Amino acid sequence: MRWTRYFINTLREVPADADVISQKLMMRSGMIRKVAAGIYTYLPLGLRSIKKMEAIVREEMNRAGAVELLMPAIQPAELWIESGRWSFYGKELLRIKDRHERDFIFGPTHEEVITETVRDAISSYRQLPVNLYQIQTKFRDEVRPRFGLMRGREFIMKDAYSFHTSRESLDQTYDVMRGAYSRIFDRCSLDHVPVEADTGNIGGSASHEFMVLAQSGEDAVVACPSCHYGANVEKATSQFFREAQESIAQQQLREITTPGTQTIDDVGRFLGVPTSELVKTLVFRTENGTVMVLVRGDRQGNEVKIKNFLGTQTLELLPDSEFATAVGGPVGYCGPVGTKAGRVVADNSLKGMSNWTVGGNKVDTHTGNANPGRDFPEPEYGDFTAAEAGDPCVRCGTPLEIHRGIEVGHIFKLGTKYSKAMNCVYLDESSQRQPMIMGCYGLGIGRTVAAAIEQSHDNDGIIWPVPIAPFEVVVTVVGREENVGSAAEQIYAQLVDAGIDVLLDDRDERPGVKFKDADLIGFPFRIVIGSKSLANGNVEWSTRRDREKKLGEPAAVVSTVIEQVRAARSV
RNA sequence: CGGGGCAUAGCUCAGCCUGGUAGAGCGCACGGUUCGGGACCGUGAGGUCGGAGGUUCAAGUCCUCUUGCCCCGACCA
Repeated sequence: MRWTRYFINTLREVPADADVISQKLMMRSGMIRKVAAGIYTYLPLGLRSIKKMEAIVREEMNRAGAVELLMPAIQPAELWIESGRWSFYGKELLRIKDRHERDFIFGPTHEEVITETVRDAISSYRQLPVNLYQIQTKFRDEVRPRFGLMRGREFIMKDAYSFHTSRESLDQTYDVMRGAYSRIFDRCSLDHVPVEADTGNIGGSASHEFMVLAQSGEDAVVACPSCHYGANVEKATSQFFREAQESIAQQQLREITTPGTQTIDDVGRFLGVPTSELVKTLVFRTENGTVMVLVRGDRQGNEVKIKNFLGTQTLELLPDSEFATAVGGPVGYCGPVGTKAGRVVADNSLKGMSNWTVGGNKVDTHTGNANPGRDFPEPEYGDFTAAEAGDPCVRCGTPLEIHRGIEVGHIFKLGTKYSKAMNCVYLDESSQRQPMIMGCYGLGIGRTVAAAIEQSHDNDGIIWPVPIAPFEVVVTVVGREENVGSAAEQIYAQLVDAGIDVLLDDRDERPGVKFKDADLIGFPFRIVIGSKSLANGNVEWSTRRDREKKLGEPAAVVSTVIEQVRAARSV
């Protein structure tokens, strides 16, 4: 491809609404263009990377035994009513009506359609398992789209769904898919880590997220440097609390006046004790009433863990205005002693601790030496706090690390949630109807490409991993002399013949402009044909990563570059 | 959904407080000088100032409403 006949518009200035590096670089290099909030055009350059990413995913899915199909982007409401998610999914689900006023949705995911498809096609255990995937444009009406392709509303996703007659069969496919995911991200040279994750609204028994480690990641992941335990902080458990705490003699309950101490830090400062020796009270509203959650003062409550423990559909912090009636204590001074809250639970870190300092359910008052079982009913204990860096690993005790990560893939063991709701059954060996056991496997195509940029760039632009670079090589013409042009054409033709994705920069531009553009777009290899070196029979080549210029005869440079591109394709 | 901000040329922005001829840089076109890391000089094209209504002799500027976009938070396969 020749630059002058291609469609590239690079920007010298950073578009005002770009907020992460990958988005800035993709917009500046002319890969994407924003059309509306969270909605982008993939320009030719961007589309090439997307297509390469898709090709890698296809190869690995096929290798893993998955079979490709393509489901509609628009789905009828009936399917979602049947699964129960029509009323449950909320505003993120883009609902639309056709000319007959019939309800449809723009699919954010395809469990319903695939379940219906398999339900109709498969009736016997002999036909299972199956594993079907598609690469489809999806739409989720995110409240706040941002970060370009990393969190768009319209986005391209690979999603796969597997159907089984047994847990063992599901486990097997799950492991194969997990391996396929690792291969995919390895092939893109992405520094990634699979972590245990919460299953969220999708439901199911087990789940892993594939996180690409990057500063700008929206998720925090906990990783153990020695035993490879990894988990989303929403899921991660640690054992930070003191084990077998020595039991200290229970002392007499007392009221402490603590004026103007609404936060736990205030209380600690006022009393002159570390916050780890205080008890923090969080109050939530759920569909089953008010719940009081007690955690150690220096710890953050984790709503996902709390919600999972309580088994409720909704969980939100109680509005200040409802404290008086629902809890019986003012904001900032709530505590378990004599509370009106229906249910009180406490974090494991408080188990065995005596003489708690808690809110006194009265303005400017705390209660000291409160003891569960004596001064208030013994609470239920559970894991309600987020793991923190330095906490001992739950498996091996090594201090945990916390990293930022971009969720590029998420796989679930769904179980029978959808097959039961939608009557997706088969007949087993004894002619019994059984719900199929399902797994589902998502992978964000655009997000993965963006993640690659987040992880691999410098001040001048993108540094593409070869497998997803829009072009592998740029041939830069420097100088107008006849022989320079013809030498470049020759080299270009040789690379094309060798099946290399090469762009010939044949623009009538100054060298500086061409070099800046090449760095910005991030071609992994660059060959420069300039009049000076050509006079000595040489051309120059370099990689984007180190930009070290090397001279050589044209034929030798061409064969070296071809060799290196081929080697880099199959990392 | 709460709080805040922005909307003027293809892009980045000034002008608004204090109403009176629509601006700059980049990009683009043309001419010239340049030509190995985003050159320089000259000329030029390009704008319903997001939209609607109002105040006024006069509105990019003041007021009201509205739409879009961005940020913080909450939310989130």
